[in-house]
Formats: sequence, structure tokens, C-alpha cells
Amino acid sequence: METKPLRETARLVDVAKRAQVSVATVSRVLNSPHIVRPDVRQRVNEAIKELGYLRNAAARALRMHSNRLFGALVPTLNHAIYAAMIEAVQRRLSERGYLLIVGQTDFSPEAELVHVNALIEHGVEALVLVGESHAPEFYELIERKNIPFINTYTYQAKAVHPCVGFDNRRATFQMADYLMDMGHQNIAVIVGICKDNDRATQRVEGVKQAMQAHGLTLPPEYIMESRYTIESGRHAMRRLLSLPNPPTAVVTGTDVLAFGALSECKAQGIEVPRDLSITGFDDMEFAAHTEPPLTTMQIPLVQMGQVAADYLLAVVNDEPRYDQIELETRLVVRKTTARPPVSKQ
Amino acid sequence: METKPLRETARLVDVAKRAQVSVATVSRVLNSPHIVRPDVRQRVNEAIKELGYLRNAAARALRMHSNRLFGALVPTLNHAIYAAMIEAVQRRLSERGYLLIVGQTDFSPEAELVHVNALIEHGVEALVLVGESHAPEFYELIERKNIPFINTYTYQAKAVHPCVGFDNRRATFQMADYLMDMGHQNIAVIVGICKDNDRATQRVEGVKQAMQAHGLTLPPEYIMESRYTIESGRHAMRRLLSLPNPPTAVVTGTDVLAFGALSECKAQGIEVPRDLSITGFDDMEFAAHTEPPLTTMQIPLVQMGQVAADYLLAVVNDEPRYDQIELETRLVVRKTTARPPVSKQ
DNA sequence: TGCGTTTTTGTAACCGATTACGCTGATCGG
DNA sequence: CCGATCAGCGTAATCGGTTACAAAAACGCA
Repeated sequence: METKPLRETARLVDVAKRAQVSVATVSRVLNSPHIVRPDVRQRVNEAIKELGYLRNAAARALRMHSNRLFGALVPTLNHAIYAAMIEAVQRRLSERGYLLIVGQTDFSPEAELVHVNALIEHGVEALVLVGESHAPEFYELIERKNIPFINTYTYQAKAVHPCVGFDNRRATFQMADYLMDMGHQNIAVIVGICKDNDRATQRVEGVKQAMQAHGLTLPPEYIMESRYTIESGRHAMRRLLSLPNPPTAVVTGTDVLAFGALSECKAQGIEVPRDLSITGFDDMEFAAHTEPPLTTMQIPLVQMGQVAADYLLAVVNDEPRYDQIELETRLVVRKTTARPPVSKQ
Repeated sequence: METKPLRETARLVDVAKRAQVSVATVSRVLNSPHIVRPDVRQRVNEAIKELGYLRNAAARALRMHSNRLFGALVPTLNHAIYAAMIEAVQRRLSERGYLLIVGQTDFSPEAELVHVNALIEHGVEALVLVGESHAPEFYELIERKNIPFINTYTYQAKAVHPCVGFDNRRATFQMADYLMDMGHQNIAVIVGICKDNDRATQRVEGVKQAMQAHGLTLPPEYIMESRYTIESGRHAMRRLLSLPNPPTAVVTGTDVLAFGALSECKAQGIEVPRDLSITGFDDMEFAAHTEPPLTTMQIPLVQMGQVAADYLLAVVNDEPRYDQIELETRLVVRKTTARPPVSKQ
């Protein structure tokens, strides 16, 4: 019935004392139970339970040089696509007993560089990144520190860095192709801000190249860069509609922008797809429920997160893996696309 | 021109050696530069830069019992409301040099309990939680370990635990009140799964109590619990519409469910708000752009995240603060609500 | 210059877990 | 019955910072 000195947190020695064994034995019970005699093991486990002992990860990390901790740097969690991917990463990691620190870069390479220092100091063993354009110092740093990483939302067969995703350029190429096959010749794009954003840049590039392949060109006034909000999408659409020669089709860089574009059309009495075709990108949940339902490009968000997590787990555990992983996108044709109006053909 | 032994990570001693000072001095340059002579300080800083030295947070944490690391446990990041709050928390913390580990509980107290152990082992200094219903062992654990925490999305003046948010019950009470004032007597609710979810439970309760205050009752078949997806919202709406005596108004627990309900009405040719009124909850970005624009309850998501972060920072830094913080909600009346159809009044 | 004060710097103990290494005692063959 | 072998356990060094305490340097003033 003796009362313990009542440190609020029990340490390994406390458990050892209570179980009448050495600290080494307790540690062994925790890390490789099979090498400890069953009766002793049970005594130790009881002591652990009684004291409510929890490992001190800092001490463990100091000794082991490993933390069971990964990091992720995304532009923001406020966009469903990034949040959904992080959710998948986190879920997979937690199945394997790893934790995830999340940092937000706001699409800024400088912010990314600042954040990654903090992450490294905290001993993250691996990093999930978005896109492939990072500051040179950034790559230099994580490579010097030997921290495994993977770029998501991007795929290139001969990328120099590990990546998982899809070819953004090819995806919008396909989208533009589909529109041109229906007869569209005046195709505009509404995408995110391209500066420091390789995905947005490549998506514009895809449309541009597809049009060139058909002997068409994408005029500069048809390229609208805007923030990822419905309101910005509306605004961009408004400007496109006010052009002397407005497009007959608009390829957007994300469903959110498409949603905004749709709203603006509705407000101006422009009927989609009769008067104008609009395509999205991502196939978020709401895309199937817009009015009319949105034609868009489905991307494997959850799978991308899982694969990214699996890849990094494979690296830190020295298992075999592929460094460049391509995932499938799929054109989902719904009701916002049709042949251009006859007068414009 | 001697080449260094080239450990990939420089330690404090390496910096000390290069700057020809002791480790204590280097540590002081890092933690309280002003007490070091400027010329020495500069020498040290140069050495730090030259070696690309980064602190080892594990060693630091072991010695200091503090990590500059917070944790957050949310049901999922796949819902914009949680993601938006976490984004705000993360942003605020990173301004103050703290990092955030995020865990997802899937609305399960058991999962929450498992996750929190891992977080504590990793030395989180404080926790952001969602809602106030957590397992008793959960509260017991974090209180025994003396880890500051705050419950978000909930407010009660005499709550026993720190909280920041709003009174969910009162919010839907107000919403139902507003509908009844317009003449509605048959009000249904579509909310999330109430089990282990105090917010959903209280939102139903709010409608129930408001109706009682008007001498009305909320029949059980008018209460639809569903997952937080558009599809589930549609499905719930479908079931409500198939009732022998369908409601004239539907209060939903989140805008996403309202969106689904709206879709179903459109599909069935039911005109909102002429035939049926629908209200949302959250005032997410798309709410202003649905067809028709959604009447909803605005909640201060970002502010909630900021306040939660500030509260915890205040606690760990021993600054004064309030333990129960109420934030304002605001009824945003748009176009999905109107007087009930005359025949039904 | 010499002495007391103040400022700056260095030495070494410490945080808590892991594990190399060595010791103990049990088991077994001869 | 003895020595070899080995499973099981304990001792103590170690990881990389922080900081109490002590020592040294710099400073002020007579």
C-alpha cells in the first residue's frame, strides 16, 4: 500500500523497479518481447499498465536516430484535393505506426524552405511533397540530409526525383483533344496561378500543345490565371465572356473553378453546354451534382496518398520499390460539354 | 583546406569546434544570443551556416521536456470544415514556431484513444480536439499527463473543459425558430450520425426544443442521420419526400447535406423554396453559389482555429486566458427558405 | 596598478531509452 | 559429475542538446 512518489510520467526505470527487473529487460519487453521469459514479460507488462507508462519518443529518437515520424508539405489544407491526399497519407501511416506532421507552404517555395528546416529538426524521416518545382536549396538540403521524399501530383517517366501521380500536361491535352474532336476551335483555360506551380503550368501547356497539334493556337487572352475559389472562377469566366470573341469551350484547372464558371454562365443566362462547354479537373464529389453535372478529369487522389506513403515506408525500411509511379486519370464525360453552337463552328 | 569527416548531420560539438568555442556557447547563441559577445556570436553563426547545422529536436526535447509540437485530433481531414480549422491552427502555430501533428479519429472515441497515446509519446505539448464527447479514459489520460487541450466546435458557459466554439443546440434552435416564424410546422432534420458526435446530437436537440417551445413536436421519422456526403444527403431527402406526410422544411446539419437535399429536390422536380425550404449549416464557400443560394448558418471556422491555437499557446506559456470562449454564429438568409406552400399551412 | 564587480565562457551532469557486452545459471552430452 | 553451450538478464555507455556552477576575462575605479 505504499504510495508512489507520483511523477506524472513514469519512466522506464520506474517500470523496471516495480517489475523488479532491469531497464534493459523492460526495453526488451517493449521492442522484442520474444526474447524475454514469459513470466517476466507478464510482470513487466503489468507494471507498464499499472503505471500507465508511455514511451518517451524523444529519448528513443535520440538513441535510435529514428522517430516514426513523417512530414508533409502541401500548399494548403483548405483545398479539398490536398486535404484528401493528406488524409490518405495519414491513414496509411497510422496503420504502420507512423505519425505525420503537416506544414502549409501557400504555394511559396520560400515558405516551403523555412518549413522544411523545422521538420528536419524535429526528425522527420521522410517527406511527402506536392509538385516537382521546389527551390534548388530545398532539394540540396533534403538530399544532403538524406531524407527520402516523394513528389506527388506529378509524373514523368524520366523524372530525376521520385514521384507519384499523373502527367498533368497529357491530362489537359486529352481534355482539349476531346473538345476539338467535338468541333471546338476556340478553347480558353482557367487555371491556378502558374508561378511556382508546375501542375498549373503543365495543364496550360497541355491545352496549348493539343491545339497546336490541331493547327490551332491558344491566344494569351484566353489564358486566365486565378486563385482557387469559386468567386475567382466566376470572375475569370466573366472576363472571358466579355471578350470580343469569346471561347466556345473552357478548360478549367480544377472543379472549383469550373463551378465558378458555371455559376457565372447561369447568372448571365448562358446555357451550358448548348452555348458553351466547360470542363473541370479532379472529379470532386460535387462535380456529379452540379447543374448540369460536370464533365471533368478524374484523378486518383486517395490512391496517390496511399502510394506516396507506401513508397516512403518502403524506402525507410529498405524494401524494393519503384521511384516513378504513374497513376491513371480518367475523362468523365457528363453534361457540361457538347458540340459548339452552329453559328460559331 | 582539410576535408571534414563528413557526418551527414553536424552536431553542436562540430559547430563548437569549428567556431573554437564550447558547446555551451553555441547553445547560447541559439537560444539567447544577447548574452554572447557579438564577435563570438558572429563566429558561431558562421560556423552554423557553413556546416548547415540544424538542431536535433529529440535531444532538445529530452533535456527541455518540451518540443514545440502540438497535436490535433479531428474526425477526418476530408471534410472541409475540419480541414479549414486545422489549416488555421497550423498557420497560427507556425507563426509562433510550433509544429502540428494531425491525427484522424473517424468519429470513433476508440480510435481517438489509440491516437492520443502515440501523440503523447511523441511529446506533444498540447492538443486541439473536436467536440466535447471523448472517452472517459481519454480525459483521464490527458489530465493525468497534464497536457493542455481545448475542445473546438462547442461552447457551453459552464463546460468543465476548455472549449471554443458556439452552442450547437442554440444555433439550430434559432434556425428552426426562423422557419416556424415563417409558418412552417412540419420541419425535418438531416444530420450526421449522432452516436459519439455531440455536435450532431445537439443540433437535432436544438430543433426539437425550438419546436416544443412552439407547441410542436419533431416526429422520429423526420430525423435522418446520414454520413457527410452529398449522396447521403440526397438519399435522406428522398426518404423524407417519400413519407406519407413529407415536411415543408428541412434543417440540415451541414451544407454538404443541404447540397445533396437540393439536388434530390431538383431531380424530383420539387421547387425550392416554393414547395420546400432547406437550410444548411457552416456557410461553406459553395453555399452562396448553389441553385438557389443556400440559407445557412455561418460559423467562424478560421477564427475558431486561431483562438484554439492562441489558447493553447497561452497555456503552455503560462499567460492569462479564458477557458470557455464563445464565438458568434450568424444566420445567413439566402434563397432556399420561404413561407410553406399555402395548401400545407 | 590592484582589487572588487560584472560579464562572458567553459566543464560536466543530466534528460530517458537502447543495446553491446558480460555475467549467471540451466541444460546436456560424455 | 564436469565443462561447454546458451538463453536470459543486468550494467553501463551512448545519443545530442541544455544549463547549473565555476572559472576566467573584462571592466571600473581609486
